[in-house]
Amino acid sequence: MSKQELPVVDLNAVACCSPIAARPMDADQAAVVAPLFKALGDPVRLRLMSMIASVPEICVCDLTPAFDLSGPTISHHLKLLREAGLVDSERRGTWVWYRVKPEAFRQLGALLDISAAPVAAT
Amino acid sequence: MSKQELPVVDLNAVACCSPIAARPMDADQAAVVAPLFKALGDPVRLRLMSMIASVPEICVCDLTPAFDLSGPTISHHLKLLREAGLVDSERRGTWVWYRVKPEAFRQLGALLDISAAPVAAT
DNA sequence: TCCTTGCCTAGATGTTTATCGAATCAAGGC
DNA sequence: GCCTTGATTCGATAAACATCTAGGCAAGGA
Repeated sequence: MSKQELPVVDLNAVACCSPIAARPMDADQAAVVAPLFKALGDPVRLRLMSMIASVPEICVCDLTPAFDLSGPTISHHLKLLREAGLVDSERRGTWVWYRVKPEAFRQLGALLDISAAPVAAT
Repeated sequence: MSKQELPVVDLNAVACCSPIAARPMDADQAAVVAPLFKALGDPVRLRLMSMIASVPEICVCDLTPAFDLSGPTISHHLKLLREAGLVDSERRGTWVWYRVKPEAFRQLGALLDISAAPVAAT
């Protein structure tokens, strides 16, 4: 399971998109980008993402105890983050380690570049 | 309805938060920030947001025809964007105009600042 | 005053999602 | 080979959500 996930998002397709505020996004772009935001739109996943992004890598065994949730539930949320292309996992021996995928992260930041907006921001 | 919405997000609370990658986000922060991402996590709302952010202001009558959806559905999505604190609306005569709230937008961008990450990005 | 147009609210419905417990798989130690 | 520990998958369930139609309110023109 570590290397190749099945439905992972196409990062090149994401890379194609200009900032949200630069021009009206068409339906195809929106369909590609929205799942990235959706993945971060849950408090549990946002915390997981933050915990993973705050260190070079982290073991699931260190993520799970930070929540009042069952193992399967954490595993489910991690799967969604993987499928969104935001993180990567690798099994090493007994444990599974998670790492952020900086490309996807960068793309999201670029999309929210407000300096691209047509009005100077109040 | 234009000026004061009821459950609008507290932007100061958002402003308090450091980038996702800077340190593990606590549950309270996540509960405040996740709804912002969630609001952008739907393709329709993402396009609406993009259309609104691409111009100084825009009338609902110019938003609705861009979608294959009923008026009430668009209205529903606009309400969610308002409640997330991402946009603002104002009735002027017959029409209702929407505008982006740059503060919220800026906060989201700041949260995704990857330069705060502990690892230099592969 | 009544009608029309623009937008929103209310209520209903089918789908998606967050969560759990049970079962399964993968690695390592006995 | 068998057991233990770590993590995922499976199946079920309750809550949340996207969408629609019907109805209502606000503003402006006849």
